[in-house]
Order: sequence, then C-alpha cells, then structure tokens
Amino acid sequence: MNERPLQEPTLLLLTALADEPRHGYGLIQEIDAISQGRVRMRTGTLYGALDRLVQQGLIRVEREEVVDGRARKVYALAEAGRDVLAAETERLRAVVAEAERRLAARRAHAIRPKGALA
Amino acid sequence: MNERPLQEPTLLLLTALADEPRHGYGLIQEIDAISQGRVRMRTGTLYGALDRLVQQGLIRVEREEVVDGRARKVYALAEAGRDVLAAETERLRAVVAEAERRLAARRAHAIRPKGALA
DNA sequence: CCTATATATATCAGCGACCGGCATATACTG
DNA sequence: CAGTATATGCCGGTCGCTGATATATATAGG
Repeated sequence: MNERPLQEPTLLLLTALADEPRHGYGLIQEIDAISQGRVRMRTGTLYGALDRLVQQGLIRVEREEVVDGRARKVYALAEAGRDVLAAETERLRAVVAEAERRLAARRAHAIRPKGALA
Repeated sequence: MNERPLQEPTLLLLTALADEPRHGYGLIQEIDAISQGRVRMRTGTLYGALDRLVQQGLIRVEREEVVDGRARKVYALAEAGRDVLAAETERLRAVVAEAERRLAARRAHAIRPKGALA
C-alpha cells in the first residue's frame, strides 16, 4: 500500500469525485472550475491517474454509457478513496494553518503567540 | 520558472523556515514536530531540495557556523519563497475547503446502512 | 464539402522530485 | 570501543506528472 502524500492532480481528482460520479472529460472541466482555471488537468495525467486509482481501490468504474454517440466511462469515489481524501484534507488543513501562523509570526517580528510550537 | 504545485516535503520545508532560519538537520526535527511525527524527511530529499530551492531563489544560505565541532549551514526563507508559500497555502486552503464541502454534501444525501458510521 | 472546435478516451517517452541506502565526520554515552 | 545523536552529502531507482500524439464522433462556420 502506498501511504505517500497525494500530489495535487490526484487530490483534485478525488475532490472532484467527492460529491457525485463523473466521467474523465467531465473531470477535466470540473477541476478547471474548482481551481478557478488555475489547474488544467492533462489527459496524460488524467487517464493514467484514473487507472492507477482504480488499481489502488480509491475509485471504481461506476458504469459505461454512450451519450450523443460518444462513449463515456463514469468513475465514482470508493470508500477507501473517501477515507484517504478525508485524512488528506485534515492533514493538509493542519499544515496550512501552521504555515500561515508562522508567516504571521514572522511578520510580527518573531513575537510568538501563546502555545506556539517549538 | 517552475510554477508546478509544491509537493509536500517542499511545502513542509518552506513552512519550517517561515518563522526563523534553521539548518538542515534541525529542519528534519522541525518537520517531524510540525507533522506530529507523520513525516520523516529523508536526508536524500532534504539536501537535494535545499540545493534546488536555493537555485530557484526561494531560500538562501543565511550563514555557516560550527557548533560543538560540527559544521552547519543555516538556511533562511527568501522573499520569493515567502510569496510562494503564502500563495500555495491560500490555494491549498481553498482546495481543502472544497473537498470538505463535497464530502459533507455527499454524506447529506447518501443512504446510510443501519449503524454505519463514517 | 471541408475544416475547425468540442467532446471523449488512450498511450508513451521523458522529466524531476522523492525515496532509501550509503558514505563521511564529530561528540557523547555506556 | 561500540552505539547513538548530530550533521552534511551523493546516487541509483521509483513513480506521478507533462506534453505530444493518436483515434473517433458531433456540431458549427465558411
């Protein structure tokens, strides 16, 4: 099992699947929206990542369908993926909070608030 | 210029330098503390990353000193590094908030089996 | 009719950050 | 004198991501 921290494209993929199942191309657009256009998921990243995440059991192929003569694969977040995403966001939230606290502390000329970490 | 999102070891490195300058080995311990022992920065990652970050202008060698007969290089966060860290934390905070919102939204209309807790 | 764009999936070579191991050196403790 | 802590550094290998390329259908514009 791989316990390495998720990279951002993977994190965004799981996030985009957190509320409802989506197909590959839809994920590209969804991630574009989530990140306010700052992240454009490449197809090389996307389809490789989808295969890998299915392999790891974090997502699954919900169904395959044909819309307007074009084939789609719809992916859904699996239970394991939900757990990983929840744990990852909680961990990241702590890191972000710590970074912001340190940046603020530095601006205040190293005056440390009570309870600051070593 | 590299505008790719920071990976976590790099993010933690900049975070650990955000309040005050530190030397390499001290950063390993600091990151261990920040992450509550969950991330153990490897020396292979550390010294390679430090060189790279100096090269990119995100950090700088503040000074070199000898303590107890052991040589140290003390690194400090550069202005560019401060900007990158601030931008990165803000971006990550938005992604984390979005992920948590979606996870909550899913729970709100999901059919939960009896006695099952997330 | 032809071309361009949007939709949609898939593969692959290459890059770069990270990992794990190894090497080197000093100081302290048992 | 061996082991642990401090302290820096190199290097081969792994693996996710990038950018390019390929394939195919539907729609809009010239």
